[in-house]
Amino acid sequence: MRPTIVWFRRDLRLSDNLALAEAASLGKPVIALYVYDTNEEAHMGGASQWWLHHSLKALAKSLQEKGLQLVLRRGDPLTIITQLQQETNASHILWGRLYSAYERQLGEKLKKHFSDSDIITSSFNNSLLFEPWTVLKDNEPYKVFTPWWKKAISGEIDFKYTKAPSSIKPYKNIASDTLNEWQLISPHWGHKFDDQWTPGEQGGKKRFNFFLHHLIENYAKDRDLFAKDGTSKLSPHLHFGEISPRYCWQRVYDAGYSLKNKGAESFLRELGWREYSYYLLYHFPTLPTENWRDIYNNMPWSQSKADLKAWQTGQTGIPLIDAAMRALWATGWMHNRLRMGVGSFLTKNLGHHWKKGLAWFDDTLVDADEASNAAGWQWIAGSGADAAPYFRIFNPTSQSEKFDPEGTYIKQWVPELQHVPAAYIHAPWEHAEKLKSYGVELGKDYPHPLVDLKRSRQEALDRYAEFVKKA
DNA sequence: TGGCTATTTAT
DNA sequence: TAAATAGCC
Repeated sequence: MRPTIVWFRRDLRLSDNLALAEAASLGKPVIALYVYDTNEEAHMGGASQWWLHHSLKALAKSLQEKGLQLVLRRGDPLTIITQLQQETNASHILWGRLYSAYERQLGEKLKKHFSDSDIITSSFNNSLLFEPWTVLKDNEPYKVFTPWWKKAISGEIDFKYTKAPSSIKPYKNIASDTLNEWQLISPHWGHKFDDQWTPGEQGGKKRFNFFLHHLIENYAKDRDLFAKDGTSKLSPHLHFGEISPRYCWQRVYDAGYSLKNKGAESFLRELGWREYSYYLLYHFPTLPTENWRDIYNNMPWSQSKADLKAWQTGQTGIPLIDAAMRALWATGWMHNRLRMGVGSFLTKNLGHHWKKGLAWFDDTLVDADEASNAAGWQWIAGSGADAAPYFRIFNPTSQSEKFDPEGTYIKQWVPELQHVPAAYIHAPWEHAEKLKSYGVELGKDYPHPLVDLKRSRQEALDRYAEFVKKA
């Protein structure tokens, strides 16, 4: 019997995987394929590659339990899928729907390639709640989150997720690479995440259950407190498709919550922000590379390599910024509010182009996501889809005082300051003399601030205002 | 999903 | 006189 090829991409799971469910329902032997895309994934950052390695390992294991082999191939996806189809005479090629310009192109090419044959190619929505083309205003995409969100959730919401297929007919053994030969894990620092995360569908569900039972109730407040484990931390699981947003949504409702609960609403809204990033990427395919608002196209940006390095390594002399950047390097993850904070600092106070920040996040985040990363950086740089544009500039000192009042988070990641009292820790440069009695000499034990916050803020406002005026 | 500052309002 | 609000960037 002719087999079905299921091409896994960012849907590395068995349940709520519509492509896999469809394959199982056809009753034909199934080939589970993962292609390491050398056009694209070779540029993935080390943290994401680490995650991908473990996620594939977990997927292979889950498939194994169903008697299926995960076929690993490396190269250009279209070439590989075409070859595999010829090798096996497959009758169906099914995959999770793709939303970036490159991915959509892959899907279209694949469909076109087989359009004159009897081979059925079909894509499924495995990663979003809403299809981006279904939520429009006067046939145009929404340009601001809140009206889009209101519209999106105003319709009928039926996010039932599908259970993992109970039985899938396996196809006979076919040649596969081994995961180890792909060498996704850097020998130098690749194991630093081993004890911090559990990639894979089971790890994602476990974290979700923890979130649902312990965190969702107070999520609206706790998610901003940096020292607390108050966020869902589901971003890498969602990015690699180890759990789906539909699954999250339905489980929240099954547990008796809804958009009417504060914590649940806040969480579902965050799923909404992820969703809106994909929405923007779909409607504006150049989002990762071009200013969404083009009025800033000719703005001059800082070329200071030293400033960029200080930001990347957490040596700016602004405790909250340094804590966040060091935490990112050590854990592969950062709070959303801190992503906004360090992004605001880099693009506004230091005057660096958002692409510099985006590139660093791509390199270091375990959840590095083309849609969320691009939408987020453009949003904070003021060139993105936002009702309030350039003048949204975060003050790291007041953010620190508001959301880490005791300085616990700062002390965790900036141990130089561990004996400094809360009153001085948020803006140590204002208390240089007093710090000495707590073992900190500025410029020696901890850097002087890279910039004056007030002045660099004003300079950013002036810089941006000039280009708004010109437009 | 900001912040600053002047102004008004509640004690 | 502190807290809430408005208007601006």
